[in-house]
Amino acid sequence: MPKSRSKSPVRATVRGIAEAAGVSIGSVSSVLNNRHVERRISPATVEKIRAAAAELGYLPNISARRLRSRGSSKNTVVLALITSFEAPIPLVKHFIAALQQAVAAGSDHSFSLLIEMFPAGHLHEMPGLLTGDHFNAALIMNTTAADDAFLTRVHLPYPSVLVNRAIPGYASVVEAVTTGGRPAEILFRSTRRRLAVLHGSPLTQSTRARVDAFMQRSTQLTGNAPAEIVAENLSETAGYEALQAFLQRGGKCDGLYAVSDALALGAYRAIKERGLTIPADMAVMGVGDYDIAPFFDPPLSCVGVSHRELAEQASALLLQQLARGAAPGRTVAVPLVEALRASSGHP
Amino acid sequence: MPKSRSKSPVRATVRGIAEAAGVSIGSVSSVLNNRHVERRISPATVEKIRAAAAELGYLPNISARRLRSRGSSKNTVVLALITSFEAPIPLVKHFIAALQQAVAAGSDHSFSLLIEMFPAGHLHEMPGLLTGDHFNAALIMNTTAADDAFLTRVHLPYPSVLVNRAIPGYASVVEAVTTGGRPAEILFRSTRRRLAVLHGSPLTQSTRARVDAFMQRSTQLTGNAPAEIVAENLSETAGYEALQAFLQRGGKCDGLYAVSDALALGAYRAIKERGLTIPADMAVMGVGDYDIAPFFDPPLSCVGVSHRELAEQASALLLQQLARGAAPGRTVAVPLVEALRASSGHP
DNA sequence: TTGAAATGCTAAATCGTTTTTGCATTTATT
DNA sequence: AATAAATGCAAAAACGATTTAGCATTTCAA
Repeated sequence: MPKSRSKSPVRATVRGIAEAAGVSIGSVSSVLNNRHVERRISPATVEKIRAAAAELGYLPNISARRLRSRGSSKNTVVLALITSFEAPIPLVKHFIAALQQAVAAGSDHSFSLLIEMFPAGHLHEMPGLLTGDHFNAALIMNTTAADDAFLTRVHLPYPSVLVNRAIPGYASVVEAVTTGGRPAEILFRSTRRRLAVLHGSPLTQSTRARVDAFMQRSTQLTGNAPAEIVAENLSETAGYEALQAFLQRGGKCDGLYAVSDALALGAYRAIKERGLTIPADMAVMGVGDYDIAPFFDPPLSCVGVSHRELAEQASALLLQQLARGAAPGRTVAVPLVEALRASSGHP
Repeated sequence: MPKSRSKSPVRATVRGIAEAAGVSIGSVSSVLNNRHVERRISPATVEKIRAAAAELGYLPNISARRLRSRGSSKNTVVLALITSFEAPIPLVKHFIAALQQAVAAGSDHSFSLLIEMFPAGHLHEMPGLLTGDHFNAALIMNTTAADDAFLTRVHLPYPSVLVNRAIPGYASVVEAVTTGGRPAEILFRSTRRRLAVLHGSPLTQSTRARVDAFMQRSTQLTGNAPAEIVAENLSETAGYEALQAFLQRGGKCDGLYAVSDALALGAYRAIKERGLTIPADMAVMGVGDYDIAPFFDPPLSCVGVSHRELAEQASALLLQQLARGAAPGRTVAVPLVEALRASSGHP
């Protein structure tokens, strides 16, 4: 049984309805906007038009409406938040909030916020990305190496800001390069000597940088390269399974650096199930400023950028470009915040 | 010092640039789209036009572009996700995913997803809400009682679906009414007799229903009304402080129902700090299907709807309305999922 | 019966953009 | 020197909608 095509390939317009109902375009518009009383359209005509609209499955063309509309709607600047489906969404929340706030504060125009998501690695298939048909400016995040390579090749014909990755020619906001170094130092100062890092696969540019910095600084301090524990993805379960496997195969470590809060939470469970104590047997460091970190048992120490700060800087950079017209290609490094808690032996 | 007006109140258009540069509109468009080579515009003219565009701070009008564009972009259906700023964003993620997926699967048209956020209680101030100028259909969630009252009064001239609240005349997706009753039964069967419920303030329609159902069923089973512990908001900290205060003032309870995962996490800390054990001294039940619940220490038992399911049903309902043209005003109840874990004395 | 008012609709202008067509010039070819 | 080709740009059409102005026709009032 062939699936019935519910809609004809060509979308109904006021004109189509007008022809179907045998009236003028203006009458159709009046009825469809419930202006038929003040426009003095007869009940019979109203009925004809409504029937035709329903029959054709009419949906107004939003672009045409906005173009024609008088108010601020016509002059709307469209901002896009472009992220892969695999994104840590808690971060997206901050960007939405920051953009809305920045926009509300600073401008005569009205803004719309568009969310565009793409499967990781397939950024290049996103319609409108290269033409600028869909938005006036974009915040791009959570791209993979393949996406970054694509961005390196092309030029986006509108202001854009990259989050947590730097590519020549683009403005970007990144976390300060030392993110991975600090946890190594903190663990070392807490008298840990056998360090390990837990991360997901595949690594994003910024996570790679964190891991590399941790490895390097650890080696420098302890004289040994830390163990690298790779989880399947960034979920709690993946973190749990990866650390469990590590411990079961006799892996030893007394200081762990987990590159996301979810991984850290999974690690906690694996550590406790093994009968080990945090931080006595194993100290744990996390990343970022997630709300739940202080409520881990024991509370999780973290080093990382404030998500709010990251989002605010990115939004500000985007709006600057929008205002100036020019694309400065500037990279802003957001400084680190340290929260030392019980998981690393602090009070 | 008066703040300088960075932009003139009227936005630059191709026409304005054409006048400023002393050329035709077509030439301006050609240059601005980097078509000047194939369109044989002389370098001198290109320069003039670029200068004028920069001078005027030109930003293309996206609506006009999309309207004119040949491809699928013209026929884009615009879907809006309308939520208050105070929303639990993890939920929003599911809606974005579900909408994108539903849309990708079922349709000849292309879709854009707009995010519109409003301060709780101020839905009525949202531009375009009543005119349908901005989108073809909307998913509305996280409204307050004031917003719901507003929605009751007005009629939205486009398909819409309400999430977790039912209002006559609107299609909506809600969790099955028994959400609050089940935790009461589970705690009772786990031999708990002094029950309590922890929730935030103000209550949304759906949370109110959960709390009421819990109170009623608890009273029925134990013969006593459970204690009602009210947190300032829905954060971990608020949950912690509320439960800490309750325990400090001598509140007694051996079975707690926390209406969000964040509140439960805060409660955990308060309980442990008090020297009590979960579930021996106090069993805890949570709500929903948050990823982190199994990784609580001890793992948190939950009763609630799957967020994914809720989002999928809502998206499906919206697309149905979009396809049929008619607004059925149907309410879909999403069934419950139970996850019984150690926090309620289960394995 | 005649002018005025009300009724019911159509035609055309408009929003900002892109693209097609075509008209003058200038340059190149024989 | 005459014709052909290339160059540089302007004018106009089109996208889909809303709104204004106005034209017939009918109804009403005196």
